[in-house]
Parts: sequence; structure tokens; C-alpha cells
Amino acid sequence: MSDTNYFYEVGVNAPIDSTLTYSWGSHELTKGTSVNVSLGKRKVKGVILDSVPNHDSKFSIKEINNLSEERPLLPNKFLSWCQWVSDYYFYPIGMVIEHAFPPLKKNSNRKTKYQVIPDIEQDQAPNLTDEQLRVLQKIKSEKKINTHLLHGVTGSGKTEVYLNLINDCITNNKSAIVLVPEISLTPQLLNRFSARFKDQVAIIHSQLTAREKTNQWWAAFSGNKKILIGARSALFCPIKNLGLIIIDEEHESSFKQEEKLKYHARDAAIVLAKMHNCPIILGSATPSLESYSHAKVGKYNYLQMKNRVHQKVMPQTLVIDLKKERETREIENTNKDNLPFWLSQKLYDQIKVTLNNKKQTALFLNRRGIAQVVVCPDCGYVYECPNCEISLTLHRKKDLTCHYCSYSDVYKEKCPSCTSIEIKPLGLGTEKIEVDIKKLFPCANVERVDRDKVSNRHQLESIITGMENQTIDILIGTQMIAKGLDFKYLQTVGLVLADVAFNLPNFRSNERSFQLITQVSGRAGRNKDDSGVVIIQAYNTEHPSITHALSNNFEAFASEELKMRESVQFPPTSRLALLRISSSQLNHLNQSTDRLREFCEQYKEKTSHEFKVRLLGPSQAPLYKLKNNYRHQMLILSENHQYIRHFCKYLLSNKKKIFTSRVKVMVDIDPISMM
DNA sequence: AGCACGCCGACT
DNA sequence: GTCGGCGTGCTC
Repeated sequence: MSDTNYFYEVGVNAPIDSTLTYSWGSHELTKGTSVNVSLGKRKVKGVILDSVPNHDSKFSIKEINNLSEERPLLPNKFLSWCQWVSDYYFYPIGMVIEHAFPPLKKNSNRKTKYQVIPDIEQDQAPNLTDEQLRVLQKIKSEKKINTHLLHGVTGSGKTEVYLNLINDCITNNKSAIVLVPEISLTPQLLNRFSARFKDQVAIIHSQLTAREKTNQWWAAFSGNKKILIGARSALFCPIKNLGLIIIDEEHESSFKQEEKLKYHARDAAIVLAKMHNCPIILGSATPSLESYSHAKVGKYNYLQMKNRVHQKVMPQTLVIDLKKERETREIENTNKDNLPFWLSQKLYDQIKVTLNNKKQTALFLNRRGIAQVVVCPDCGYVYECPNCEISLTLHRKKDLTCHYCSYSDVYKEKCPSCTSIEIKPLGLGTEKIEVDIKKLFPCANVERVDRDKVSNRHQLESIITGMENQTIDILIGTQMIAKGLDFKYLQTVGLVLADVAFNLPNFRSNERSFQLITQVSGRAGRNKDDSGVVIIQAYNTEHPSITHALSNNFEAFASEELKMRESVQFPPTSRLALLRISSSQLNHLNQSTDRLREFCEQYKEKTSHEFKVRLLGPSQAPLYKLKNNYRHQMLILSENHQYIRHFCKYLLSNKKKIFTSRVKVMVDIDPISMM
């Protein structure tokens, strides 16, 4: 040990907002080095973030135990980005950095059981359309703006644009990251990439085993594979020489992590791209209104693709008014086929025709189970979750489960309250559709795809194979299958109840519905020889999300919805953060809420000359009781994110003074789900 | 996040 | 007395 000690700011893997100072005697350490340190009585991992000449001796400084062998040096740009993520989302730096490492030690020799990257025959880049060439030309010649919004209708060939850009990127010996929503990471997509770039593709997503993930991580990190395709977490792979980022389906809400570090992978990727001075492409057929409005004011480069390649025709789209359908059935008593309430005559007939044609049908509904509510018609008793403020969903006849916690109960024939034997399931879910369809079409092969039925990638793969081999006639599912899947023999697509999402307590529910209807409509009839049929069933057929999606008019929808957002000053017109406080003890929560109100008043007075935040609440959260916790929330809005940031920072620094014990506090910057 | 410490009720 | 459950506070 030499006399000279070096002191370092270490980001440790613990919920500590600041860095901690440690010493190291033998030689100087580089920023980004992984170390093992003692923290209290335990050992944790950390990363060197800075060196300091000396320290104030308010506390005794421990020595770094040793340097971490298996963790590679993190590049400087990557560290700066982690710091940004930590600051922006109010999450401890050491815990942000922890996302950057693979789950296991490096061990490239061991073969994994399943093949991760498909082995597939190489294909050649096709001739590009004029539209694709024009878009590529614009991206490549753009010198000032690095963020590009690629707004292309379904089937316009966005992927081919990506592939071309990736080709340029790796020819320059740089790496590319392609982020896609988790559910799009299907063999179909991976085949397409590996067919073009053999041996250059690595994949990271949550369904891989720890060993598979670790191997893929090292392949990408080392530059051995130049293209990393993955779900949002792939963004944290500290790739050197990053030359391109692609965010496919940029509007997808699954890019936002809803727990712990609540980051938005699209937004964080834009910052990462800036730091690397590389282009980033946000691709979508239905851009988020955030990205769209940024593009409209010239912050992003706006690129549009309006034509479908190979003269693929848009499917014929029909809207069925379920209200009228019900009336007709009641008045004329014409339900000759004895159809369930959710199935219109038109959709039923179309499924029949499709079966006769030996083609396939897909039915979508964004709800699982058989019924959302089980209610007793005699006394009004409803099965409810004892831990959450929610009714239990009925599954498989006897199985009542809570969709928010793990609670489940057995459905008894008798009402537990008044012993009536007529207790009644209400509502609709994918399981009910499956039961009804099997009854109506006993000879058809019916498969269901939702979280209850399909829990891993191998199950999903077998269903995709079933669709490709035509061993499935009717596919029923939640939005799990609404995105990204291309099936050659799919002729009929039914959106069973388009209204489902309209009334969710979220200012983005119209936008969500529009996106879903548009995406679903793009699924059928993608071959030029047989155009498909899309049937949209709804109670509110005049809803703008339906009418604009039908006429394929994104601009009209966007301008109408943006006007609405502006009138209420919600994103993208203003910026938003959500503060939620929760406790299992109601009195603690109420007391904290009162003190929070007081704090807000004081803040308002203190900053009166430039009070630029708008506070909504605190009030009860949409799910007031969840997993035995009572929840209050407050929305923080402002035209400028910095005002929101200042408020949150000040509030969090006074956390101990405002909130009583046993109350949990969390902030969600740019929230997507507000439940 | 862990881990220890300290307070309080239950039980030998 | 003393065991153990849980709430609280700290970590360079």
C-alpha cells in the first residue's frame, strides 16, 4: 500500500441519492471502473464516477475492497447519459447504472439450449420505392436535426428504410440499436433482420434466460455483433461507437417502464443519440401526439410515407353499431343464429365465409377472462378483491381473480350474501369469446392468445407457426396479437368492442383507441390478390377515434385531439409529472395529504412572482386502494419541464418534513399510465 | 435495498 | 425474562 490515497465518488447500488466517497491506494482509477465496496455491514457493487483530490472528514472513508473483474469499463458518454437518466427521473445513480450490466458472469463458451438468433437464408435488399429513396435521402442529408419522425402507413415499408440505414451504419463500422415493443419481438421480425445481416444481430428482451441475455449482451457490447435488437432494456447496453438508433412503433406505451426506474425508452434514447451525435429514427403509422407536435414545429425532421409497397390494398373496413344490432334483434326477434350479444350478424357471416374460403379470422378484445363483474341480481352483491378497490374477473367458470394483485377466489353457485342461486357474470373477455366461438363453429380450430394462455416466447412461436401452417382457423386475443404480426392467410379481422378503451381515466384514451383501431385495420388483406375485411364493432360508432381511423385520416384526428389537449393544457401542450403517495394506514395518508396541500400553498407563495406550475389534486388515485395500500395522487403541469423539475426537487428534499412515516412517495415524470 | 437496532406484546 | 415481529434509520 502506498502513502498516497486517491479518493473517488462511487455510485453504489443502493437507494442513495448522492455518491459515496471511497479510497483506493495503489494506483489511479478511471471513471467507469466497476468496484466492490462495503456499505454498512454488507458488500455492494458500484461504479467510479469521479475522482476527488481530498475529502472533508465528516465521516471515515472506507477503502474500495477490490475492482470488479467481470464488469467492463463503462464509456464516458454512457456514464453521462446514466447521469441524465438519474437526474431526470429522480432515481439513484448507482441503481440506474446497475441496469447497464448483464445478469450473469461472462461465459461465452457455453451453448444455450435454444437458439436465440434464427439461422436463416440470406436475402438481398429489394429495389426501393421512390418514397423510400426520398426518405432515405432526406435522413442522410440532414445535418442539423438528428431526430427523425418516420410517419408511414402500415405496409409502406418502414422496415426496409431501417435496414438500409443499418447497412450504412455497420458499413461505417458503427453499431446500431433497434428498439421494438416487447410483443413485436417475434421470429417474423428477427428473421427479417438476420436474413439481411447474417451474424451481425444480437437480441435482448425479457423472455430470454439470464444466460442467453448475458451472451447476447457481450456480443453487442464487444462490437462482435453490430446490431442490437431489443425491448426497452436493450437501451442500457453500453455499446461503444453507437451510430444509429431506431425506435419502431414509437407511440407504444410499453416503452415506458412503469416500476422502479420509470423511464421512457424513446425519450431516453433521444438523449443518448444526442450524446453520440448520431441519428435516431422514430417510426410509426400512428405517431404519438408528443412526437408529432415536435415534428410539426421542426424540432424533429418529419418524414411521411403514404403509399403501400407492391400495390398492397387497404382492407375493406366496416363499422357495426352494436346498439342498432341489439335493437333490431329485440324488435324483430331475428336472432336466428342465436348469436351472443357481442357478435353482430355481419361479423358472424364474415367468419363463416372466411372458414369456407379456408382463410383465417382474428378477433381482438382488450380484456381477458369471461366477465369483469360477477353480480347477484337479487341483492346486488359483487365479488370484490379484498386487497384492491376492484371487482374480481371471472375466468374459466369457477376462477375469480384480481387483475391487479395475485388474489383469487372460487366462484360458488350461491351468492355469499343472500344465498340466491342466480348470481350473474357481466361483461366480456377473450375467454368468453373463445367459449362462444367454439360453440358456434365446432369444426373450426380456435386458439386464444392472452396473458393467461401464453406466458413465454415458445408458446407464442407455436401459435405463429399455427397461423402460418393454417392449422388455426380463428385466433382470439388481446392486443398482444394486434401489433406487428403479418399472416398470409388472414382474411378477416374483428375488433369486438372498440369502445373498451374510450372511458379509461386517462387523457390519452382517445389517442390509444385511434392507434389500436388503425393498427388492427392494417392487419388484414396485405396481399394484392385478396383484400381482407376488417369489422369494427362499437356502441359509439361516431366517436372521432373510430371515424378518423376509418377514413385513415391521422392529420384530422391529430388536429382535433391536439386542440382538445390545448384547451385543457395537457400534454403535449404542457409537460406533466405525477406524484403519488400511498400507505396501508389511511390516517397516515390523510395527514400526509393535508401537509402536502400546505406545502403546495407555501410553494405557491414563495414562488408567487413566477409560479409556473399547475397542481391538480392531491386527490384519490383512480385505483384508490391497491394491494392493501390507499393511494392519493397529484398532477403537476407546466409549459416548461424545468418548473416541474424545480417543484419536484424541492418537494423531495423536504420529504421528511411533509410526509409522515409509513407513507410512500413516488414521482413519475412524463407518466403514461395514471392508474 | 439490506441490515441492525429498539420497542413492545406474547409466551416459557 | 427472552423471543421475535415490525417500524425506523443509515449506509462513505
